[in-house]
Amino acid sequence: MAARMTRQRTAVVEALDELADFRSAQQLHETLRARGESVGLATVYRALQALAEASEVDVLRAEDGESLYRRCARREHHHHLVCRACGRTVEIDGPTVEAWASKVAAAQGFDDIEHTVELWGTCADCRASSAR
Amino acid sequence: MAARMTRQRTAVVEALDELADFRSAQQLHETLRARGESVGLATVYRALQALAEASEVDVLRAEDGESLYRRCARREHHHHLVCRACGRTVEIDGPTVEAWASKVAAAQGFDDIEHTVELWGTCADCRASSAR
DNA sequence: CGCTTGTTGAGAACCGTTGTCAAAGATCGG
DNA sequence: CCGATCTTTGACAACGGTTCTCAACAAGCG
Ligand SMILES: [Mn+2]
Ligand SMILES: [Mn+2]
Ligand SMILES: [Zn+2]
Ligand SMILES: [Zn+2]
Repeated sequence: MAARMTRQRTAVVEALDELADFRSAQQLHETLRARGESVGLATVYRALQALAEASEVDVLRAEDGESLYRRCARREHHHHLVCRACGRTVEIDGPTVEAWASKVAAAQGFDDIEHTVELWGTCADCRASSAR
Repeated sequence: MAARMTRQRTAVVEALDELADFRSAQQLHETLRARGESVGLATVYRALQALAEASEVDVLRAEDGESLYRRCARREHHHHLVCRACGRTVEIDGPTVEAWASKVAAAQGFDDIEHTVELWGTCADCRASSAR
């Protein structure tokens, strides 16, 4: 039952630590391969799964359904502003929305309230390089 | 170029009108087949796509990535409070969040801003029948 | 070291969704 | 009505991200 420390798991965590953006499992797999730290794709998926389970990484769904992973600086509840084009991410604090969400849900008689709040856009850099 | 009125499209819209919960394309396809109003699965997908494109239906991603569709009463932009036990859905207006979202994203230099805001909870009925 | 048992990875399987393309049918001018 | 036009349909194949399979491999332990 004990989780074993392997070269592969270490590599995945280290790669995530160096990346600032949300990345897909496949992108991460390619990144690892590119730096010679080759890890099987299935293993990358399993490592990310485990990390997400342990709340060590945040997961969100791209518009096309692909899962994107990121090791955020903040461990507490927060949200994200993500660039659709390059994945650049800004962690967002939303006290306004937090209050709004629980208030609205309670007003409808709902309990155990959870919310999904994600912002998508095109970052300044990507806008500049595409507008040409 | 003109959109043609067909038996299939009518059937999909009518089925959606009678359903109160978010449903997947496959569920809808099965529902249609069950009532003898048989429509090809690809056609159901295309009809839902077109309806979503025209903002006639709302689309929601389930936890497992499957797309769920619903013909909401309100045609304008809004959000949802969904009971995770029974699927009961309440349409939510969020002027507070709308303002917050665009403000936050703009402050970070992002463009073409979109947002995902969904609330999940347990409705009063479901809480009553499970609390004991 | 040897053993035990969790881990790996190449490839197959899975599954929701989209593409293909010949047949069907909606629309319309005549 | 009729036929020409051109969109739509649907069975099936293809696609793409993710999960499964299972024999080979390697942590961790005494
Ligand atoms: Mn929040
Ligand atoms: Mn909104
Ligand atoms: Zn960008
Ligand atoms: Zn309920």
